[in-house]
Amino acid sequence: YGDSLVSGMSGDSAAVSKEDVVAEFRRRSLVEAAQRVFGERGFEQATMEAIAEAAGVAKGTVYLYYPSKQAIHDATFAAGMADIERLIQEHVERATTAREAIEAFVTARTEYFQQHPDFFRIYVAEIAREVASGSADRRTCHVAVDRQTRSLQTMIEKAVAAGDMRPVDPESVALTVFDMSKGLVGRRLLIGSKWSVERDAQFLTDLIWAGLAPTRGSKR
Amino acid sequence: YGDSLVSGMSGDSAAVSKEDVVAEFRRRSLVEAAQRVFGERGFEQATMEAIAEAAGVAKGTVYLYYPSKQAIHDATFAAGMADIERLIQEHVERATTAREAIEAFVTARTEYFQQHPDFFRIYVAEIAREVASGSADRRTCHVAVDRQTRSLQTMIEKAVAAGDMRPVDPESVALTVFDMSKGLVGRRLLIGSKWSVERDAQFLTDLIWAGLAPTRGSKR
Amino acid sequence: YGDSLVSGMSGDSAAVSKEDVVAEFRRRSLVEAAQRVFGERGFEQATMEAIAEAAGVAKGTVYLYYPSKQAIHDATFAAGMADIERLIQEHVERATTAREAIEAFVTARTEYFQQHPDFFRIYVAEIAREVASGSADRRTCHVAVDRQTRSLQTMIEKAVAAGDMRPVDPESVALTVFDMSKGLVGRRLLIGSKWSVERDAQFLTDLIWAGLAPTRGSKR
Amino acid sequence: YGDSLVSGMSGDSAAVSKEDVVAEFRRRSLVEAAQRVFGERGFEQATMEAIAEAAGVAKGTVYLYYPSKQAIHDATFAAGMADIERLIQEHVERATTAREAIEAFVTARTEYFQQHPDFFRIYVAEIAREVASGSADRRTCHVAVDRQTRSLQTMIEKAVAAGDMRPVDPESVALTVFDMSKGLVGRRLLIGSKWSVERDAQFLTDLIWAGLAPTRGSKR
DNA sequence: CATGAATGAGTTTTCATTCAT
DNA sequence: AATGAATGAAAACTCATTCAT
Repeated sequence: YGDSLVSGMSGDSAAVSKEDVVAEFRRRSLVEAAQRVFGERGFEQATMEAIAEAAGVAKGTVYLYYPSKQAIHDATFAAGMADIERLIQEHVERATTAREAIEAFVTARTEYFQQHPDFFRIYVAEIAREVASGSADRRTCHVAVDRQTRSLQTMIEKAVAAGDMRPVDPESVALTVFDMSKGLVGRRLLIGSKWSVERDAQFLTDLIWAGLAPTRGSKR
Repeated sequence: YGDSLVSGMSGDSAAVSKEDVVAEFRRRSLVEAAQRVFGERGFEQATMEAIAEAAGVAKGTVYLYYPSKQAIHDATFAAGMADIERLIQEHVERATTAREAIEAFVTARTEYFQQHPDFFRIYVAEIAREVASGSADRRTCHVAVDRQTRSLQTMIEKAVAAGDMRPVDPESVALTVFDMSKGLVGRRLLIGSKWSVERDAQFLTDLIWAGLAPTRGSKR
Repeated sequence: YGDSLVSGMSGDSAAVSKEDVVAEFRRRSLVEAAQRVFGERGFEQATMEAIAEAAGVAKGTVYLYYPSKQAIHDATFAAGMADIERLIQEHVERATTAREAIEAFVTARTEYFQQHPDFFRIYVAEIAREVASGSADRRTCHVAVDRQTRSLQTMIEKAVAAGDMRPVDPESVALTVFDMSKGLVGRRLLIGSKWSVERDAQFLTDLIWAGLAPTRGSKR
Repeated sequence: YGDSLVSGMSGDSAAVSKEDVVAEFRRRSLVEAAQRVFGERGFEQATMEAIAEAAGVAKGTVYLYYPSKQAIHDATFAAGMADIERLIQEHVERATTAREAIEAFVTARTEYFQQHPDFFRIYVAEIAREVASGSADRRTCHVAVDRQTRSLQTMIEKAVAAGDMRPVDPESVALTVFDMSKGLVGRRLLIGSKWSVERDAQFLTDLIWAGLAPTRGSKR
């Protein structure tokens, strides 16, 4: 009935001490604070002082949990990425058709970013930074993109094989949908939109699906 | 009189003195140098020293032409934006059908960015920065995007009106194509691609066009 | 009466409670740990954290026994000084002639330092520090040097009086022997030596003694 | 008749521009200021701020001439070492007998240190630091000591060969004289002395010479 | 007593900007 | 106009010291 709630006495092994809980709480607070600050000011303009203040602790405390500004930025970025990957995964796996998968993918990304604009800014800035550093961890980026698009790509592959979709390159499609959803959110944050998020997302889904639908009569 | 290109009388007004020419040359050199430096290091990591050196002048000289680091960055950004706007304009206006317009738009943006990766980095970083600053010059961004998509949007409007295209929202389509081309270049710079630029651009055009083509028999 | 070593009544005064023993043990551990850490890193680079870890206690614990970093450093320095003073005292007092006294003095200092290089480093650094602080506790230093050289000086005085030695200034001689032994160890630690410690110490003794021996025939 | 004074017009080559002069002046001022500050507070307690202030410039200016605190410290140390090496060289080379050489050596070192107590403090602290760092540039130290004692050692070798001195190990003697002179100054700075520098230096010379003089009748 | 998380003063270093030459 | 030496504000990071548990 919820292990953490029953407990009784805290056994020595596998126990989650109060220190661990406090430490975990701190790390979470710090990442949240960092997300706000990095989101608002960008990596360079963000100061450890500001992050500390946003988290309600002193400057030195941040260093007890993250060894450097870069480290807390990385943690913040990684946390958001993990979140969105999980969300996409869940949404897309629930889909039964390719159209549903695309819709789920677009919706998941769009809404997550829309609801976490700070993380979106961090995300975009990190992309910009990595684009700039010619020698970037291409591997890291590739993997990150791959993790997000894999499930979608798989659905598209199946749809193409089943003839439910024109014979397109699944990877290109998945990546394009990936780009479009990012572009949509960016544009909405930057210059706004006359439509609601849902409507904009729906537009993308419709457009892409219309472009992918099997040529009439091509199936069978 | 000598240097003056505009001729007529060497009056104060329309005359182009040697000083003006030198000044113009300096400004151009500086912006080109700045584009390289900002492109390679990003705004914060770029130093005035590096820009001056890249332009072959002393640090103080930069300040004779641009009052601040931000100013030369803005000029660099503006110069690139003007370039790409002109290019898009030219390409799209040459098109006679909506499909050609889309193709021209995608090709123009993709190739320009591909050929000017330094500017692309500046562009992306600037977007990131503006997304971050809640109080951004929404106006500026809106106008910039608008200038690029206007011609395309007009073509689409006509196509829709003529029934050469499904009855979609022309603005949404134009903006989506806009997003896709940026996304494509970004992705290519970040994680590469197994296809050539031309092929990737063609893919986008095909996909979007397939999604926009009029429902068979809908025309007339 | 249990832990009490001094016995008598377990009154407040002369009694040694278990707490006292533990406290004494802690203080000793801490000073030993501090000697290692200060010796290896120097005062400024040494951290309370490192000292605590070396002593096997938590950082805060150090403050239960010593009120500040300076305090534990002083205690460490004082402990080493007391050690070497006692050692010199013992050696020199055992000597019956001035030559033996010099030999004992040189040997005692040289070997103690050689066997406690960490303390030697602390010693040298402390000298450097005190030389630097113009307002230093001249008194403290004077006393420390004095305590070490007193017995030697006394022996030399007697020797001079007895005509077993040239009529030199005993204090100058004692201080010079003092300097030489420090210099020898420092040089050995810094750049090594082609001889053994014993041989190097013997060389000093011989040299100084040769310089002090009474003019032949001067006695009586 | 003093090239730098005649000059006339400043030719292009080999010319010493005004900038060079100013730069050289700055470097000298900075090293002098640094010598004072490092001498008074030691390396760690010295701040760049204090050095800058002592040199009458702003903090950033120091970095135009020396890239780091360590760098200016090294320069300061090296400058002093070069000075004293030159001085010793000059004094000792002027000597014609071993006794004169020893006297010159002791006097040169003693007086230089006595007149430059700040450098002496830096010197001692540097020794302390290098003794502490087990992995120190033994080579550097060895070379530094060697450069100072070489000329003296050579004189002693000759004296021994000529029978003007007991058959002692010249290196050990030279190093011992080296240690003694340092010890003397250190002691004087630390606890003072009842004699004048000259008298103390003379005492050392006499003592060491007495210890080295050839055994009566040993020559021939 | 012992602990170690939290604090924040203090230091080095960078670099946009100024200004005398 | 051009220069580049000088400036000093700002920021990351360290660590002695405190104090609630």
